[in-house]
Amino acid sequence: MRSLHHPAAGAITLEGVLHALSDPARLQIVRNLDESCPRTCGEAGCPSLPRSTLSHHFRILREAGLVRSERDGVSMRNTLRRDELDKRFPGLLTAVLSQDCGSEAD
Amino acid sequence: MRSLHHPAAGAITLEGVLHALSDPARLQIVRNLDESCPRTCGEAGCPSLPRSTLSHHFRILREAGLVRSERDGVSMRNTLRRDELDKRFPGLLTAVLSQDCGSEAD
DNA sequence: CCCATTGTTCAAGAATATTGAACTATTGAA
DNA sequence: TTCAATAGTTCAATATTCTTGAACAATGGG
Repeated sequence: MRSLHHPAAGAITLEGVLHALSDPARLQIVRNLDESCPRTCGEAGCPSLPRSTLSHHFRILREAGLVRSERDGVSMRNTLRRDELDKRFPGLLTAVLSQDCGSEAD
Repeated sequence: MRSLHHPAAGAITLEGVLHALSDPARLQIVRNLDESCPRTCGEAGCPSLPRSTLSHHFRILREAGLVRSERDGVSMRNTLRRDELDKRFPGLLTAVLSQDCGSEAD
């Protein structure tokens, strides 16, 4: 396995972050990581998704700079790059994650 | 031309908004609409894009609930649905649009 | 009515997403 | 060390979405 790619904080793009967060599964993963990191991919909170799909989603999150993945024995330890993201895009992650993602109301 | 579809404020989804904003051209369009609405598609601020591509991007923005498009003579008047979005997702649009979208720094 | 202007729709190729199957890395046991 | 189990990744095939030239539709002026 070649080492997984993590962009430097300064190389994280707004479009990349928004795209990473624009998928329901990935948004769920980020929400879960935000309240109880670190997690393995299996504990991501998407039990119905195949492993290959989950791996794909984690790659998007990783390459967008949202998540850092480190090997921990047989599994991976995934953590939200909260501090770096807050510094790069102040208030963005908080604004997104604080939204009520449930059903619409009005 | 069948009438263009605009979702009700309550039907706007977070994923849809984030996806709409995750494209550089669309983010640019929204930034421009935010500081000087209304605009025609031609005045969107993406002079290098073909008309069909622009039309596609405006459709994404429209169906995500970000933009309202109304015919005004021979052209369209596009406006940001600021108030509705701020009510549906408080602080979200401000957080996204206030980010420095230029080159990275650290 | 004819035509210029502004967008939309269509269609074909390009790019990205989904997922089963095969493969890799690590750990523990025999 | 060798074998097996576990956790993810990579590959390959299909499906969905994106891009854009060309054709079409709607409006307004002469």
